[in-house]
Amino acid sequence: MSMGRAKLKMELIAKEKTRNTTYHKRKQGIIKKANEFSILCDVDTSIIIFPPNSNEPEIWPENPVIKSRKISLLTC
Amino acid sequence: MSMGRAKLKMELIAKEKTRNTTYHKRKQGIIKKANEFSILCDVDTSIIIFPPNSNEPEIWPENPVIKSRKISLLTC
DNA sequence: GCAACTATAATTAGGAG
DNA sequence: CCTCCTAATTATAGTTG
Repeated sequence: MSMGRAKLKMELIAKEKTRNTTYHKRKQGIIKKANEFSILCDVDTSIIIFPPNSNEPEIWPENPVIKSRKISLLTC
Repeated sequence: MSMGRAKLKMELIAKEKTRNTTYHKRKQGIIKKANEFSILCDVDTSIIIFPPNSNEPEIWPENPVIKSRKISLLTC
C-alpha cells in the first residue's frame, strides 16, 4: 500500500540514496518545466547543472540555444 | 467566482497579454524549482533566459554559480 | 498592470515489485 | 538499478479587486 507523498524539509537530503533519487526526479521535472516555458512563451531557455560527483556540467538543451544567441559557454 | 486552472495546450500562447502573464508566472516557478533543487541535492544550477523582446539574457542566480565553477558565459 | 484568490492540473516523496 | 503507484503537496490558468 502506497503512502503517497510526504512533506519535505527544504534542506540537504542527508541519505545519499534518497538524495540521488530526488536528484534524478527533480532534474527531469525542471527540464520539463523549462521546455514547456520555451514553447508556451517562445523564449529560449538554457539550464546548466553541475552533478554532485562531477565537474562536467550538464547543459540543457543538448544543442544549447546560447550558441545561436552568440553566447559562448567556455570552460576555463 | 474563480474557475481555477484550466488545462493548457502545449503550444505558443497566441494572446500577447496572456503570454506575458504566463511568462512571468512560470519564470518564477522554474527559478523556485531550481533553487529547491540546489538546496535539496547540493547541486549548483544556473538558468539562462532570453526574454521575448530583448537580446540581454536573464541569468539566475544573479551571481552565477558558473563563475565559481571556472566557467565563463561570454557574449561574443 | 499588479497582487490575491481558488479550483484544478501537475509534480513528487515514499514505498512496492 | 529500474518502473509503477498513489496520496499529498505544489504550481498555475483564469478570474477578480
